[in-house]
Amino acid sequence: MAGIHEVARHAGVSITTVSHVFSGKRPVAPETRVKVLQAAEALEYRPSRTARGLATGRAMTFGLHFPFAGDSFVLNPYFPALLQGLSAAAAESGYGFLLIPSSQDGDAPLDELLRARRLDGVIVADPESSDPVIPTLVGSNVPVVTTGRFVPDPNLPWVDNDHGGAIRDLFAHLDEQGYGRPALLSTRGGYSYIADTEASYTEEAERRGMPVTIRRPPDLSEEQGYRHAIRLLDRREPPDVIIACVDRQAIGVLRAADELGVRVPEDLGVAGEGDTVLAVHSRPPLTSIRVHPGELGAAAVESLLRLLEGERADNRMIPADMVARRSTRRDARTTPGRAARSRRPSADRG
Amino acid sequence: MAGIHEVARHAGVSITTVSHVFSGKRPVAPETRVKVLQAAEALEYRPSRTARGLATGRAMTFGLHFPFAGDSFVLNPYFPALLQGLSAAAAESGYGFLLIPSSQDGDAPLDELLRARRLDGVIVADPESSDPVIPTLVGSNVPVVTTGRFVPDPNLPWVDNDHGGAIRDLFAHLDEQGYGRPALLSTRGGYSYIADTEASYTEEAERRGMPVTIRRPPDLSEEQGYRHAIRLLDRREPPDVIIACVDRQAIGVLRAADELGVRVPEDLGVAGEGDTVLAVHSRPPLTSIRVHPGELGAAAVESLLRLLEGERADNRMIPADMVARRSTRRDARTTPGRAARSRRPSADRG
DNA sequence: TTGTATGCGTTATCAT
DNA sequence: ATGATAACGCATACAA
Repeated sequence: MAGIHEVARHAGVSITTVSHVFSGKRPVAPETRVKVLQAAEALEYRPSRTARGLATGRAMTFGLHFPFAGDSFVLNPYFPALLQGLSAAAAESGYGFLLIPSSQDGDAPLDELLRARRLDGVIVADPESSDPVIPTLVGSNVPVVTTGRFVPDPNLPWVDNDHGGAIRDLFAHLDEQGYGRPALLSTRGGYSYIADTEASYTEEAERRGMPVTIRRPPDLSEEQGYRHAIRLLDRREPPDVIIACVDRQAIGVLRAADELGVRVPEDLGVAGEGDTVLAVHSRPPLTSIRVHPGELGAAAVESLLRLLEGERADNRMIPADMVARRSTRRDARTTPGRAARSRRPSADRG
Repeated sequence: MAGIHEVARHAGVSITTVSHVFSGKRPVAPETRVKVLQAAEALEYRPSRTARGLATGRAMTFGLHFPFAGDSFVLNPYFPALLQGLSAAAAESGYGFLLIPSSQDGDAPLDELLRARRLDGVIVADPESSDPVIPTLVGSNVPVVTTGRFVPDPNLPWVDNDHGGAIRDLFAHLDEQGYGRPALLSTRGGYSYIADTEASYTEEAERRGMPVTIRRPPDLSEEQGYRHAIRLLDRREPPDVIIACVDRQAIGVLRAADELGVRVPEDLGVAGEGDTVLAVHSRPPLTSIRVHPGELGAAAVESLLRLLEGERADNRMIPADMVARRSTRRDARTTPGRAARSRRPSADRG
């Protein structure tokens, strides 16, 4: 592997200049810059992360905390995708990472990592309100960014999926399709995405003068979706749409409708969240909200890097897309009614 | 953070000696050794991994490849646990890691990581026979260890769960409970654990003069378990036990039995694999095979480290335990019939 | 069995 | 806008 010295020699400049071309920490004359870049390209130069770490006193490692405890990770493709996105973004900026075990296994591993300064920062994925890892982290002064907001402390730096916006798009679509009595299936637990979805649902329904019906099963399983759908459809004035917080739940709703002889989408619209394979392959295909875990991961890393530089993090919302499929399409249009909102992330400093 | 110099001064030795106490790369007199250790303890010394990496030319990073592509990761708690185990073991030996995206996303990220020498070694979790990542890896001369064997190349270093042993224990138990017609539900695809389970099942059944019945649904879903169980139980001579390769599949079998009015465990024994929450909470509780993904991860890291030292890896089998629960217990014993085999890993050099 | 001295590839400090 | 040089914390060849 070529080092900074060879690049410097090749470009006819000092190693200092080469260093600054790659770190961007001080201005370099445009011509010098291209000379260096060309030399680096020719020599296939890559800055060494260990050397950089040694010089800067950084471990070049992030901690990642996932909600392993429940079955949420296990049964939602969102998390592997997020993990993948985080890893890719970390790799790109020269970092590696380590997983922080959920604290039910004891805090020992985390404490040790913290004391040994093995972690430059930590990303916590979709923290539950009661997660004890966050206080530990904050107490030790490690930079922390969460994906999804930490409800008990809104001041923690975060990046998030714009569920609220997607729900608004969904309501516009449902309205257009002539639905008027939407019910929401969410769950318990203090996840911000649940709170956002409920808030946005309530606001949209009220704004349109529709009844507000929220059911909160203990978990997001298909089974619970099935059970609650059965009950909802058995009421005197049943909903004409059931929105689930997760595709898996929505699949349960479809099964319930099928068993009761309720036609989808004619008698009942069904929408999920996540836009997983489940949505694509269900019968009928499921209207769902597509989130972008990869982008979210990249945003989280970016935010964390900013924190490491001593700058203030800017919280970002990653747009989510409503994907209308047959399960809410009473008309026979073939063009998917994708949301036309800008995909440009909105900024929200704080 | 205290450095090697301070420890050396504190212990009255040279930094060389301190270094060797921690690396174990050359003998140190016992008394010297304890002096150093005490000093290190007092100063809360931790060797710096970046410094070590810089000096040795290592990236101090492992690559991890998981079968994200299918839904296997998504729907099996085994993988998060394995990931956690791998991370913990890596952390302990001073390493961090990076995820290697499945190659359907293009090989670009992996190639770049390889060229930049960002990875000291790679662990591939349960590779399918057709996984193109392995050839890429082997071609680039990175040390590789797989969890579960890579069927096309048995010479790749591996660590594995001893499914075969657990199946033998299961048969002993089933025999004891008077079952005589066990069927196996596995799946397609070239996973070594499927091959092992099928081989061990066939061997045990034949040895006991029992009929051999294997069904291979396209995937390991509950739905497939349900469907195939319905068909199996509808035959003229239905099995009196159905063994599934995954708890989730077994849950489908239970549902089928319930619908058909087949009593479990009286008319039909049901066994799963994984010993997940599904097994514990199903009705009746499910006999299952408990594997130890944490230990497996630790073994994989250990093996990879050995490879990095230039030694030859020794492939290891991690024992798996058969946990007998109500779903195969015709008697009313309350003591769990846990396998009494030694938990000591067996070695198999090669 | 132990110590001395050099090097690993960067960043940062202080000059120019 | 650019350079010379000293850390950074450890491993190791070589010496004793």
